[in-house]
Amino acid sequence: MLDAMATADRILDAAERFVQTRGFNGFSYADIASELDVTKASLHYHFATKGDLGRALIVRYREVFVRLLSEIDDETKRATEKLARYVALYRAVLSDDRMCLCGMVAAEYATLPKAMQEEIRRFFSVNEEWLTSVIAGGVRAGDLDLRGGAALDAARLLIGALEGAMLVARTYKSVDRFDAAARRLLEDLAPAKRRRRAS
Amino acid sequence: MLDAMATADRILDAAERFVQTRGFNGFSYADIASELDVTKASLHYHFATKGDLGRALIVRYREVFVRLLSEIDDETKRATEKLARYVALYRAVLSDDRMCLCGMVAAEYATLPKAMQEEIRRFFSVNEEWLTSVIAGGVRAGDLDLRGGAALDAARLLIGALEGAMLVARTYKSVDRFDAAARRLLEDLAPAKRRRRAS
DNA sequence: GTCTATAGGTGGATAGAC
DNA sequence: GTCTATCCACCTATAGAC
Repeated sequence: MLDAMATADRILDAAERFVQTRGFNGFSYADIASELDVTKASLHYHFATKGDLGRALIVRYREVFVRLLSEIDDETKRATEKLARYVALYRAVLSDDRMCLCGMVAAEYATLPKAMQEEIRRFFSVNEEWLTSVIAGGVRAGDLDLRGGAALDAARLLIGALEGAMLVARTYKSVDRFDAAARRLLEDLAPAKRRRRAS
Repeated sequence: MLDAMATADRILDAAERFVQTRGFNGFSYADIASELDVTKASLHYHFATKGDLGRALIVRYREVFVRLLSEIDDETKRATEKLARYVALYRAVLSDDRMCLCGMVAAEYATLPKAMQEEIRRFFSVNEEWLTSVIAGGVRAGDLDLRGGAALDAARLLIGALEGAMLVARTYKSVDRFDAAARRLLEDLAPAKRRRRAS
């Protein structure tokens, strides 16, 4: 049972990397089997269908992400710090030559089973809610300025822009491109008093 | 010869829609053959390999895009108008339930032949150059304000953010989400004097 | 839980008739 | 240019031994 958990996790780890680099339609059970030195049949014991595996991947990815957002909440107070930490989560993924798992499968959305589609939306919704709350708090504290816009819209822009920045930056193998985009995004949320350049 | 051209274009049209909705790894020659009521062998006469087809798709998409950018240059003068028209190009694609072709294949980048990868980057580079020029012009004319940032960085953010906004909006079947993101992006480029809300 | 073996289907691609 | 027919590699998935 303990071993079963461990094996399932090793499968998820390998599959996750494949999805984040090649897409859900860009790898096969054979690819995972080859990497883990097990047979395809063995994988089917843990995840009966590829759709089951895909769903498990997204659920786990979201749960880990939620935990990281909690850590940010525990360890930081100012909205500007929280946002910087949030951006750093994306950056770490890109630095590992990966795309966000959910951004990747969002591209393949139309080809995926409904169970996967629902989990993908849940990932974005969870991010949206957290960011909206952080941004609204930052505005109240005077650390952020929405200039008339809604916190929800700012949150949605941030998610989409970070996903898109990763998407394009990956084709240039350039984390710098991501960094430049993230810097501008955060600066655009800074209050007007006196804008400072992020290092 | 004229018929050959027409057939090749019909193939490209069908394939383009498949790539923009399902991804390059999400459709097959059989899908196109079925839609056009021809055989797979016939498709291979026009595009020997799927990689050839993919490359032709990206090249055509970019050429059409460049032509549209020229039209914008011909028909508008102010940078704000040009940017609004630019955003409208993306919006039209999303309204047709499609993802940007190059944003889609950017996700699958690692699985694609080099010839396709090069053309994808060229698409982004062309967009970057045009946008950088438009933004720099807008700043000189006082229609835009970069608040200390570089026009190139603003251009890159805009491309990535629009691609990402499409990517996420598609999973919610919501053009509104794209519109809200685009509005914020354009507002963030507006001069500080007095910010007005885009309708 | 993992294996061998295989089913049943689809992938891209080719040969050769018309 | 389009067809029929076919190749072979690969896909997801299952049956049944160990």
